[in-house]
Amino acid sequence: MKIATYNVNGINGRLTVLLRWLKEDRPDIVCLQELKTVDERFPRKELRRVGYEAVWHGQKSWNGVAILAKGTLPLLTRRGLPGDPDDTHSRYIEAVVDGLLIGCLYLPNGNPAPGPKFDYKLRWFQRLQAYAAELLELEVPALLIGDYNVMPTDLDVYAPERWRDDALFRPEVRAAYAELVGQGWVDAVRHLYPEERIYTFWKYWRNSFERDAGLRIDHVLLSPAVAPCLRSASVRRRPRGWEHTSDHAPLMVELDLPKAAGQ
DNA sequence: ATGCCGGGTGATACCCGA
Repeated sequence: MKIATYNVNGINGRLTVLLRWLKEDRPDIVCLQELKTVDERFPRKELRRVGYEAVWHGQKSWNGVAILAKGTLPLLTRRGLPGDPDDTHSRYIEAVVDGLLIGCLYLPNGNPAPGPKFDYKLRWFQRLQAYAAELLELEVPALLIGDYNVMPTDLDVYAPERWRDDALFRPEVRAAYAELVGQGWVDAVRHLYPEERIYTFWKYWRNSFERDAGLRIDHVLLSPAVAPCLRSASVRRRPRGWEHTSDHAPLMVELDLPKAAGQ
């Protein structure tokens, strides 16, 4: 079972890239972020043509998340993160696929910090922590996957000193991520590669990708019920080198699930 | 070593992302 997360940076503008990558890697489940489109313009037909069913939560111009599943319709369990009825951003969608509870999230960027956007980011993180704790209590195989907009440690930044005051790296945000993981979640990439520099994002300018001046901000967190099934994790760097591509690369994990999972 | 690049909106300059 291959599960991936990919911040596409505009699903319609990057559809060629997305479809090409889906054909190459054939993930079973995909969490997408930054759709940047209203629900009506989600490319359902084009995805179906290459074998994927989908649920999505769009928004005009910004944000937007979706879950794709190969050959099966994800069973939608939630649209929007609980805890604030006034939150209008489309940043969370959740579905069950093959007995796995998949939470797909796009955590706020939070810049500039300090400021109202940074406050929103911290509040959103608190809501995520509260909800993640509820998921753990269910003791089901669950995954919280997406663009967290957090580099958890110095190892996750090409030049930590330059990012100290950034909203993606401030101590409050790293502490929030550590606290979330501390609930009992397993950061798939760090678990398998405790000391390697692994990035999922590179800026468009200054040849960041070619210089490998990147950040690790996309993460796959596994609940204790599914963590023992983790077999591999890898950043799919190839699509990042294509024309008109996203500034993120897909991150993919492979699970070796027992046949009885979810039944 | 900085939104320097890049998309969306809607019409041209600003908002947003990281």
